[in-house]
Amino acid sequence: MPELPEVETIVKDLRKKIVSQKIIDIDIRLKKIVKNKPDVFCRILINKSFQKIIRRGKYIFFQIKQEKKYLMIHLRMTGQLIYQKGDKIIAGGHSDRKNILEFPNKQTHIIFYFKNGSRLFYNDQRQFGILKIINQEEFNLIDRKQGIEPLADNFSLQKFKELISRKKKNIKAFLLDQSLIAGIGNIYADESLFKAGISPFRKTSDLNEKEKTALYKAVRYLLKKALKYRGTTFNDYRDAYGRQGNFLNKLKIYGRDGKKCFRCGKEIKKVKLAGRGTRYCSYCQK
DNA sequence: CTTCTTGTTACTGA
DNA sequence: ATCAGTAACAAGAA
Repeated sequence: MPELPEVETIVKDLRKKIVSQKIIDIDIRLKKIVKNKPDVFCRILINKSFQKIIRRGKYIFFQIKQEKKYLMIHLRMTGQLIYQKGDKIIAGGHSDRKNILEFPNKQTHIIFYFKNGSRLFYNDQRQFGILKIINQEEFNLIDRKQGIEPLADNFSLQKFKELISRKKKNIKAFLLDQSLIAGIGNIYADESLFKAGISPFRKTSDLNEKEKTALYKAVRYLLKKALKYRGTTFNDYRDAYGRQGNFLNKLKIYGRDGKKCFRCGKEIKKVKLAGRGTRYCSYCQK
């Protein structure tokens, strides 16, 4: 599940590799991923380059040079953007055979070919991701609908308290709401609540000042740390080089239902909340 | 075979 | 207006 740390990792990698590289061809193998007509999509991008790559929440925007347009990509659950230069067809670098990825494979739905011989593969097991060429207006619309960037300098404790105090909704739903805070998904929502010692069943309006502060700190701490570790590979996530993230074994609660809580030793429970699987420790989270 | 998984949107009903 | 819950999307794992 690419959330903010995973998307940011990919964006940082791609900035180094494909900015200013001329696109010479595009292979659309699965049409439904691309939300423009294929010929329009190709006509706009071929013989152009990207001058800037922007992340906003879980969205990626590739600004097309000398056009007031962007290539927008959302990876949803299982989308991957993997860059390979030259003739290389193997990514990964792991000795473990299972982790070696060869491209294109049956999950490769779009391929961008660059003039320098490098390629960018869009892979997506569940095929829910989106690629779309959008104009400035559409960009602005999506930008406006996204909430505050949780790692931005201007996201102060004060602002978090204002935001959370305005709402009367379940705390887990609050954290997952992209129009309030952009970029948190199921993994970092559960991890943040565990770190802050807050039960996922609580309401935003019921949290006291101390709890709000703890949650603010937990969110920032976890997103920063996960970014430092280049994200969490639970199943499908890979960085732009096809490598796994290194945050999986730092997780304290996500995916650990049925196992013992690292803090108190009691069994971690799982419920469905805000439409999502939610793991929590009933002893450590009140 | 069924059930579960996830991000987002759309929809219903309270 | 605000919020909770669910279906839908797809394919694979258990």
